[in-house]
Amino acid sequence: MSDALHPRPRRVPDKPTVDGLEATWLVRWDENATYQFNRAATRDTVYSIDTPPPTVSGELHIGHIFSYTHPDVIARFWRMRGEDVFYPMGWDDNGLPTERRVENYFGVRCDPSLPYEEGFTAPDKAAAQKISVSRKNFVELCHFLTIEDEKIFKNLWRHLGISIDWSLEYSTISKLAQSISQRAFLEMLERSEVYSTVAPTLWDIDFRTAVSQAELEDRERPGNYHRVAFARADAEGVIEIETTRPELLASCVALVAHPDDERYRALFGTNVVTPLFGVDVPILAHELADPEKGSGIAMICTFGDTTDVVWWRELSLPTRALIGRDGRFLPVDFGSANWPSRDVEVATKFYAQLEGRTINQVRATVVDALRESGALIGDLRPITHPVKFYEKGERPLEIVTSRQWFVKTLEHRDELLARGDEIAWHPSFMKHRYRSWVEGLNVDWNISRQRFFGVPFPVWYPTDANGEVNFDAPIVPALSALPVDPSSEAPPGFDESARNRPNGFVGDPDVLDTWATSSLSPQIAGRWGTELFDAVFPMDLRPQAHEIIRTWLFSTVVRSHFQFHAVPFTNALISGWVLDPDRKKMSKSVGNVVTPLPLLEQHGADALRYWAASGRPGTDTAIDEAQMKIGRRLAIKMLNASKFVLGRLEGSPIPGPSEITTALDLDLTSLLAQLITESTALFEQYDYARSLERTEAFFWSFCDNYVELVKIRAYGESDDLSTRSARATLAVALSVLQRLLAPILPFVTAEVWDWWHEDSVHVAPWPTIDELPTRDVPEPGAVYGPICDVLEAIRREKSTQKVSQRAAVSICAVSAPKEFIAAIRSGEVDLKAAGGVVELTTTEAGDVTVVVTLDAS
RNA sequence: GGGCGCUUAGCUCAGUUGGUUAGAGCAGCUGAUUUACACUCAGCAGGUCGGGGGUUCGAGUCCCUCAGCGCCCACCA
Repeated sequence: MSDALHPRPRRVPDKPTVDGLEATWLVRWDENATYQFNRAATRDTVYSIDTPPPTVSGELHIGHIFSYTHPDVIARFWRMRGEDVFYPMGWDDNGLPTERRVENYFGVRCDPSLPYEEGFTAPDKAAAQKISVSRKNFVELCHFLTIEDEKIFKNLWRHLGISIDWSLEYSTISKLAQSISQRAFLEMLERSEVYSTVAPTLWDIDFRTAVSQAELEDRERPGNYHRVAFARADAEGVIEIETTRPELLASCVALVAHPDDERYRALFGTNVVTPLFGVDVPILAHELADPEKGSGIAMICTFGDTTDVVWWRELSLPTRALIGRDGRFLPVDFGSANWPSRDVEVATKFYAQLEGRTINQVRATVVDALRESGALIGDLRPITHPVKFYEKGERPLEIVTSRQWFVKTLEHRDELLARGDEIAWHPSFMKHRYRSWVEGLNVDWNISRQRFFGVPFPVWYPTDANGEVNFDAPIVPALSALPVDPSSEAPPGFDESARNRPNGFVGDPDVLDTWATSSLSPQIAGRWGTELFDAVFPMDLRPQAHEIIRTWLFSTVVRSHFQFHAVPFTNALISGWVLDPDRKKMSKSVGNVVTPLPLLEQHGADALRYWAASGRPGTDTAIDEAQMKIGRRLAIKMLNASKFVLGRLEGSPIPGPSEITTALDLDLTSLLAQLITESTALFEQYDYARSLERTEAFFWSFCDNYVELVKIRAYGESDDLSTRSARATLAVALSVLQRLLAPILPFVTAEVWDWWHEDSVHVAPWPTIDELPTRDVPEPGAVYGPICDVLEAIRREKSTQKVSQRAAVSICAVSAPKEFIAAIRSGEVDLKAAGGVVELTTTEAGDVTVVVTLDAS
């Protein structure tokens, strides 16, 4: 223990309080740049964290406190271990959530066909009817609102004492992020890891954009089985199918049954005729047809669900698209080769009632017509079945054919699975979620979104003399020109006047999926292309919630695998959910979302962090104000205990560890060594919760037992050896405990450490056993334990007799084994002082018995 | 349909490779009282460890099985 580590106590307040600590320390940390990353650091000394950039368009909720405390605790640990901790903060502000928030907040909607309006200001209050604005105006509003939202989020993070280096702040819509996102895309294009194609795609008809498999969500919805009869084309009789989507009848391209299904085997290769529309379709065989479902033979439409897409692809069926990008029914030409109706006039006339209508409207009309025609057999059979939704959407997804960019994830599935094994998962079982997701991938990752507030695809396409677009030969910008916006900038070699003209170009109108940019968070935070990146990549830690394993975590692995042939991070720390006090998942629709600021105000940051840190990795944790109160109590206890101990150390230099000579004191330091070793190992394993539990228990025992035992002795003359031993022990124990708790309770530990040190506890060295007297102790606690046992017996007797704990004990008679007696004899002075014992007698015996005789007077 | 996790005191949770009478905090109850702390201190009480079966000298801990809760994944006509 050096003098530098434990200088003389100073400025210990008379009445310490946790109130006001946050305001004080937030300012001091800023002034002293306590958490500043060392830009000169190299990879071998860096501990880097790939902080999750939260979606700022959402509400702040208690989950933010919970899940951001965990990596901060880890960051603080490694910083004290002497690592150069790279702990940036990003905001995920691009994408649909922001657009939706802007639409609702300002009462606007984006219409890309409108011209830009200079000096446009949004109305103060959102009108009932949304105002249409140009794309540029819309994007400006998005920028404006995200900046405001980010201030609110930043305030919470700061208030919580998250030890971020704010000079490393980034946002996913920034020029920097756009450049990196576009560069990464272009490099993938160069390596043929992405491709664009026209394909059936999951489509949200409200947001009018494609979505990816990762953004899908099943929701149980009521539906009906409709039994529909198809007349056989060249024979008598009908084939009955069951469908939940009769509105798609006009898009039917085949019926399908299992190849082994005896009922239909003879029919394979023959045709049936669709009711109402009179189109001949074949009966085909495919393994995916389930004989158990419905009538065992299904109607294939283009497209009712993803199984239809599989059948369509594998059976090489034609495409008869019905549903448009807005969810309304498209025009259809029943006379055409693609739609050969036996009775064009009837089909066309009927379809006229459907064109331009919504799905629900068409369903009602078709069902009525089927019933009238006799093709609808029996009653509808109500069912509840899972329907695919966009996770942020309100109506079921449709499948719409459109041109999209895809990342080739499927053909690299095995490599991606192997990358998952390279990551250390905390807790380890979370790896299963990654594995089952990757194993279940069935389409490539669609990264195009037909939206506005995002990173544009940095490509243009040439047009030929007829104005036809050649999508196979995209024109790309120079990397030095990034970021580019192809919708407002011309490609190299062209003038803006050639836009949308024959022998000219068109800009790609789409933006990248928001995950296609946030999956580059290590590159963005680490400023890919600069020396900084080499110092921080691959990241040491990816902290995140489990529900985004399939999105953020997976997509980051994909990007890193393709770009660097490496994992993007070596550890994944997965946090659980915060549940409401009744252990229900919090959700906006249930209305049980808890906002963090009132709790933060009421209990204090350290208290909320204590609650958060008691939630183990991956474990869902209920909001528990009682737990927050305990955290606050611990912080207050730390203030008072520090004040008391430092009070005992005032007046003369603090003795060093070599002066710890008393048996009890040496034993306490042995226990302390055990605590340090254990706590350090736990932190290294990301088990901050268990470390907290052990340290907390030790701290309370230290206060209630050890400090009580030695408080008299520590008062002695400063040249007395046993006094010096007690003071040295108190000092080293307090120092260690303050530091072990610093990652969890940064405010109160900063305060108490400051009472006797020049530098911040948060850059102080993590405690090691080298600070303690060097001893090899077979059984730590061999002295402290027995002494506490006897002390407890004395306290019990006083409690039973309902007298003050200060009451005197005339005789304390202990009979116990030899070692036990030796232990308490070695601490006799302290035991007598703490217990008010006049006389201690000891007898050797097999069992431990303590007889306490209170002083009758 | 496949997979993962959880089930221990009224509540929230520990219980590390199986080892003596199962732990903590909170709540409850009984007390103490003013030289660190009432946001205190001491003490007491409270559990057949979800059910059943098995392995073992010994099971909260390992195996099988069942049940409940939660979650992830799945081609759900």
